[in-house]
Amino acid sequence: MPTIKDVAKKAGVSISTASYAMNNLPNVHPDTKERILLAAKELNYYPNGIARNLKTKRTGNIGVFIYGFAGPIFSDVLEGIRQKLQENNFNIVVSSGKSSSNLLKERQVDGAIIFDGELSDDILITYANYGMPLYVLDRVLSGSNIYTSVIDNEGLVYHFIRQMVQRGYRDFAYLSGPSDAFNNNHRYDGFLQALKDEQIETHQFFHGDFTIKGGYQIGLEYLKMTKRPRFVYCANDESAIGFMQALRESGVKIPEEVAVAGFDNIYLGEYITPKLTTIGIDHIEWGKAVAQAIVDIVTKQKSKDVGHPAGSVIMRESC
Amino acid sequence: MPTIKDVAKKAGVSISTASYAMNNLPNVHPDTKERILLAAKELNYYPNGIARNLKTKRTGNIGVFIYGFAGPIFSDVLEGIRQKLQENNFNIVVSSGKSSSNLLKERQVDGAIIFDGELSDDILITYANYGMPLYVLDRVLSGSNIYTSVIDNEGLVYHFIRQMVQRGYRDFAYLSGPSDAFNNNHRYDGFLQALKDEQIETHQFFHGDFTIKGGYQIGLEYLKMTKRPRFVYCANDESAIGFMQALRESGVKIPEEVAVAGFDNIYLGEYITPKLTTIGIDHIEWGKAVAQAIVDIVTKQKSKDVGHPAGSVIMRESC
DNA sequence: TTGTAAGCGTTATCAG
DNA sequence: CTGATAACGCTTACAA
Repeated sequence: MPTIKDVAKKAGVSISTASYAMNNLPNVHPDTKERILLAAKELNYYPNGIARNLKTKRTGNIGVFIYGFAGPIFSDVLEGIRQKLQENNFNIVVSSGKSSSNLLKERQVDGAIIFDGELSDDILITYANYGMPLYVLDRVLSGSNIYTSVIDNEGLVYHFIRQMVQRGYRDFAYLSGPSDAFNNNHRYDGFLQALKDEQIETHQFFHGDFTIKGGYQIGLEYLKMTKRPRFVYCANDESAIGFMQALRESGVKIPEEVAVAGFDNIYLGEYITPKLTTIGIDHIEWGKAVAQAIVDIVTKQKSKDVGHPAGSVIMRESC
Repeated sequence: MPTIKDVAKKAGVSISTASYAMNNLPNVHPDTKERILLAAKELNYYPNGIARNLKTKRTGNIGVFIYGFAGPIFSDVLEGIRQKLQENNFNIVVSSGKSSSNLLKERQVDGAIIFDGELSDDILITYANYGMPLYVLDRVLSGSNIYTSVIDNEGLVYHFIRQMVQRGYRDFAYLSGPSDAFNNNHRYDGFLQALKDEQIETHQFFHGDFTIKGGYQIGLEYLKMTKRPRFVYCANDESAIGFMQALRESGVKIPEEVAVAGFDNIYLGEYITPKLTTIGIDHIEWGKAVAQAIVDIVTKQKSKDVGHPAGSVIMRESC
């Protein structure tokens, strides 16, 4: 594999001149520059990134560290990030599990976007302190070099539930996610606040786990109840889909007998019957905004606040 | 950010001894080793990967280059790859678009798994020639350092269609994907061969594009036909789902009036009505096998052939 | 405009 | 068992 040394030799110049030419520095004579570029092309030369990175202390990589590859929600965020990083000539490096912390510790990235609860606050704070800018999307965390943008779970659910009360629903249940999940807890807060502000004093509570299977189990429980709530708000779409599946199998009519809604606007929601009403985030735009922000931090040390990503209610058939 | 120099100084040893100790080389005295490790811990030292990579000419990263992040099929393959790489102490680095070729050219990976038609044969062959082992999953390509594992599209579809003929279907249509797509063409070959071997001489053909929307359009066309085929085999699940949606909206009964099947076993297929019969690949195992193979190539220069990934018919309700 | 040489943070060779 | 020192491939003062 050719190195800059080979190019320099072939063009009959020193290594530094070759370097200047290939980095388009203005100080090199057009003729020599041409000779060097030609030699590089003939040798099919491409600079060794590792060596360049060591010298410049920049990698041109932005890490995107996610919890796993299975989740359907991330793909659009990733796509938005990819587009924006590409526009800015940064590489996107998506990783998960132990690799994520390795890449961080080994400084193989110039900054990272975090969407992975498995990466502890501690490790994030440590490396941010060493000068690695981090954008955290799955929790609120502060410290030098740490930036946060999270979904406005509370506000979005709050407004949605109040809207549903306006429509006449008063008998609600909340189908929760894991009790230690950031998103779940804030959605529940919004739910509670809405009921409170509407002077609705009671509601039922189901303890779910964010999965379709979990939602299905709760659907079965629901079917056994004598006093069934009229509106079941689910902490995410997957729970809602599992829940609805159980009801559908027993012939319970949605939304005539029970109204259901979720959160996330996953792909699936549009293809089940009845189509799921949900709250959706503009994931592509969110990804783009966060990517642009971290690029600005890396290149200009200037951060602009991303704030909450835009979200809206997607009214379909389930309520 | 501390370097090995700081550790050495703090422990009162030379840089090389510090390096030996931290790499667990057997030649260093237990006491000094302990002192060094302690100093490293106190300084919160972690080796700079870039520098190590430059010296050792190994990065410990395996690239996984995919076409985009939106596709639902890849996630399980990625998860399988992730698990296996982690077991072997390699980092997974997923990328897409321009970043992929950058990471390859800059030698930021020790090898790569390719699932991205946008990466041309040319560039793959060039870097494989420079010693970068590549596992290609989306086409058949040969050359030194290039390995291939593709779905047995032809065989799987062939057997499925013959099975359907045994069930009594004789009037088939093929709803295709893009005519330049590797998977589509091989699936069509299998389809044709099955009809031929069953002495069925005619079939209809719809020109689709692998998307739900495209399938839906063809569903509309289908509804206008006077002589409707009894079995529509779709080149992938998304087409099948779009196709079925159009029929459902017009009240056409599946499978009573038309039987439908697809390929890929996407998540969605299990949640639509009727549930989609399809052909599925064991993506997790495929990912694991390919990851293990490329690790073996990188570490032992020894390649074991992965062959085709396992696939099977998933009989559900649509035929 | 070009070349010399130092240095990025490691590992590895060799001598002590 | 430990320490100088060269080297990996590049960028960048500084000198010529």
